[in-house]
Amino acid sequence: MALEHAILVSLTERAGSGYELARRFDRSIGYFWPATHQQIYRVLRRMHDAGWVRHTEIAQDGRPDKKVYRVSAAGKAELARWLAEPEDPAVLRDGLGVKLRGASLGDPGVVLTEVERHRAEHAGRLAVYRGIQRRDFPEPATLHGRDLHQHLVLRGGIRAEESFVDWCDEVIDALRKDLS
Amino acid sequence: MALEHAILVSLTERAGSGYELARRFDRSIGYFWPATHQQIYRVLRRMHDAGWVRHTEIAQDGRPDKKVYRVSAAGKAELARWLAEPEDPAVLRDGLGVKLRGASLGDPGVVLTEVERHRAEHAGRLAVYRGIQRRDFPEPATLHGRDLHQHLVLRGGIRAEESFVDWCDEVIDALRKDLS
DNA sequence: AGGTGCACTGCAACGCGTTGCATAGGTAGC
DNA sequence: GCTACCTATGCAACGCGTTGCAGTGCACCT
Repeated sequence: MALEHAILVSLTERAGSGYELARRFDRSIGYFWPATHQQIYRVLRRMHDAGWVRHTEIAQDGRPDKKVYRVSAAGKAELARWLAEPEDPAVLRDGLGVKLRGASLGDPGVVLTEVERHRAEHAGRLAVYRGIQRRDFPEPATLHGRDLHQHLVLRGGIRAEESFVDWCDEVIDALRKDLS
Repeated sequence: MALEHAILVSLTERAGSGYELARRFDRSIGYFWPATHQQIYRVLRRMHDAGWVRHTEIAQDGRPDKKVYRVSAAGKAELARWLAEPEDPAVLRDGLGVKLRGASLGDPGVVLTEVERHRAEHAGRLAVYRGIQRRDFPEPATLHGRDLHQHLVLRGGIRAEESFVDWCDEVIDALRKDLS
């Protein structure tokens, strides 16, 4: 998996400029593959050199010109190739786990506060995802094709955040009991 | 969060060589912060230069010499400092989500197979974690301090893998229905 | 009049993570 | 006897991700 392919997916759905792509990554697709505008500009250039995308310069008044990118036939072929290729399952990677594991080497009370903070952050994300679900997928049972796939991805985000929040609650509860 | 701190936690629990650390990262702590021996050797050197660890060379017969590392006072101070510092909540990052989102741009049947493969991988990890739980923490209710923290981290891994497997089942079910 | 924020592109530098390779003796299986 | 894997350390190179910075012009608030 590379950022290239996430961009190809997003650009195939809708053409757009680097800036617009960065905004999209801040919402939807970036919930599962975050990227900054720097990465996106750099990769778009590379993809252009490889012939996977084409751009048309669009002059705007009151705003800087923008380059709207579109996926070429070669880009579509590359996307199909990548989709058929096996992908390495992702690994967990969360510094909070390391902190918790080392809690007794510092102040466990501070680590407890930290877990509470993370819980709040993840609960916030969960609320955002649920909001999107209510707004964009009010009737999940009727979905097919692309809409179904998008909804399933969102479901993945919801499940991951739910389970993280539940874990935080378990940790908070256990740490409080241990500290008292 | 940096690899330095994960190593400090591991080395404080028990001194060890770079190679031994790499083995530990393959098990326990690496389930939440993976690292290869290359990273570990490189970072150990940096930590040594910074005075966070000291090593003693140990000659062995039939085997290469090894350097056993120990955390210095400065290293313990750095660990305490980092533990008290707030940590950015981790973000989800899984190429499978991108693939699912783009499934209709390729062959959705192949993506379904891919989800089944990932499910098997995560179910395997889950089984490993549950095995560790049964073996090392048969009576979770009695735990305190360091053991409690370790068990809670393991619980996090179990919850994450459980929820991922459940999500895969939801996706597999939905994709099958949509394809038939 | 000044500050902040948004839209839009981009460069430069650094560090983390990955991959391939090298060395070297010991053990185990075919 | 050959292959393969384990212990043990390390170099070199590449690419991805992050951070800081730069420039331009409009809109909005104070």
